[in-house]
Amino acid sequence: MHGDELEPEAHEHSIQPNVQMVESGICDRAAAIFRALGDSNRLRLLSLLMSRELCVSEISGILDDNLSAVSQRLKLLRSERIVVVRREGKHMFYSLADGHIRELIANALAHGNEHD
Amino acid sequence: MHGDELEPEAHEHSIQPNVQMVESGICDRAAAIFRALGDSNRLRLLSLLMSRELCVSEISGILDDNLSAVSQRLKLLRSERIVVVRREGKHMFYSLADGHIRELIANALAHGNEHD
DNA sequence: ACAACACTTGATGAATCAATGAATTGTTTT
DNA sequence: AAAACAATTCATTGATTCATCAAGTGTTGT
Repeated sequence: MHGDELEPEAHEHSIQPNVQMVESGICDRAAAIFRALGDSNRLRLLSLLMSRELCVSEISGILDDNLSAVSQRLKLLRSERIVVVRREGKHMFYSLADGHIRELIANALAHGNEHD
Repeated sequence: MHGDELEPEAHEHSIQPNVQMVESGICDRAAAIFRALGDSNRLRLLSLLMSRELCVSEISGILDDNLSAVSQRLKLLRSERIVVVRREGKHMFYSLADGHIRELIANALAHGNEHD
């Protein structure tokens, strides 16, 4: 055998060719969004908001979960600007922040659906 | 003022109309993928694989990070079937598992790019 | 003003996650 | 077979995350 013809001088740990570096801040921001979406309870909650805006007690009722827990999840999602909130009297109505987020969730649910 | 005309009898915590429930298992799976993508180091790694397949030491070299750490991240990503691996001699070449994942990452990086 | 309702915040503890370095496995080269 | 190289696994430790429940804020109705 005559050595590795894989990628000429590809293992020098020098600057790699043909590899596009993504700016670090962008990865950080994108990862933060994924992290916020990466929890079953939060994602279940968000999947409800795919239908329409809902107030906290509605969500709590539908998911049959602690109202405080729901509120905390919403707070986290708000901090990542995944949901937005609107007050109407005593009620706080939450909805998905934008189409981008909506698409991301739809895409992931579709993927989770077809695979296994 | 004459009470809330928001949504007639919307706060009875009964079965909510107009809200589509997503199957629990699908949310779990989708959340697991998001969780795996929800880490800056892993996402940076994956952003490299957007360009082309790479072996562990290449990735470690480009990211200037501990080889063991890179290998562990890849193991996790493999366990979620986000990346696939192929052996070639001493080298293990990693690449993105499918177009769905690729799209998800591209989408998120685009979002992270335009916003703030 | 006071009670009731809708929600948020704070504090605590349990569980999960991730970085590190040492030891190990697998492959190729000599 | 031994040395060199590529990558993985293991164990430890520190950090982060999540649920729970009590206490607090803001709004409305009487």
